[in-house]
Amino acid sequence: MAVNTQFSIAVHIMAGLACQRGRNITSATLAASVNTSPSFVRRILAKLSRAGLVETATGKAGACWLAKDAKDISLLDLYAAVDAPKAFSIHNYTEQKACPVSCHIKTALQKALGKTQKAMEASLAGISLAQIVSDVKQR
Amino acid sequence: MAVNTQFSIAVHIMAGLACQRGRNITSATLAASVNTSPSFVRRILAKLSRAGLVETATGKAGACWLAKDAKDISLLDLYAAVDAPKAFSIHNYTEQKACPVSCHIKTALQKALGKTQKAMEASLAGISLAQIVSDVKQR
DNA sequence: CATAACTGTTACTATAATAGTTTCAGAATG
DNA sequence: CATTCTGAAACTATTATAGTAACAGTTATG
Repeated sequence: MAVNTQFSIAVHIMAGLACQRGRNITSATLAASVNTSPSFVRRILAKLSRAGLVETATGKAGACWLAKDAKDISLLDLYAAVDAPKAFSIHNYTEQKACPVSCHIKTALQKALGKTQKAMEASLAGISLAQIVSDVKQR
Repeated sequence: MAVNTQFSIAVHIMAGLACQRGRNITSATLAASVNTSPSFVRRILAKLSRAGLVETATGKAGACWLAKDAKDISLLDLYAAVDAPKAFSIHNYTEQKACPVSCHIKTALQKALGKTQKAMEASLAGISLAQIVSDVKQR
């Protein structure tokens, strides 16, 4: 577990908020469900808040709730919000002038992997938070 | 640079082999192009060899070469060969019995992310090593 | 108005994946 | 039989991430 799991935690959090809509939920409540510390939850929550996906209240009756309807939030929104790393990363190295592959592979890779990244994001865009919630409730 | 770059290095290596087809290439030559150690190249090369994508010769005139035509090798083949990590990983946590989200989000996520992973792999399957090589040569 | 309870943020530690190196046994060529 | 390669194992260093702790700022409430 050293890969980035913030995305899936974000989905978990948002599904929780969607299920409990209306009630005031604290980071501690969410942390219990995700099984991590409230602080970590808040860190992710802050990103979601900056992205306009959740709203929060500070102060004593502090809480958080969805900023929009679950139907109008896609997994791509969450992916972008938590700023998860790209699916692929290109190795960096100093170009060997004598070698055409070494000089040009990077551009070729960027082109190819950009396409793949787009395909992935399109798939994420097609899944709404509402669908996830419905899946969760069906069980 | 702590994310997995083996995939892009594998593409680099394979593009090199495709460009120099026929010549006998050693891990040291490839390492110079990628700008890493021959040993690291061999580690990746070994995976590609196990996957049937390259063939190697041991002994003094040791070398390696493509096992198939570049047209018949897709980026998905390379992706599978180096056993790159999945695009998403799901956080693991102990289920909170009282919380339906905590209990069922994992299955819902697996379903959704499985779809996304498939989309990504389909995109990779559509790009051949030959295309990469052609991109590299065009510059 | 004082207290309690929350958020937002920063700073820190621990862990785990990965890159990269070193080393050596085994194999084939000349 | 010496040279030079692969294959593989063992090791270190680096870095992203998870996770924790601490605290200032904010607000509801008695």
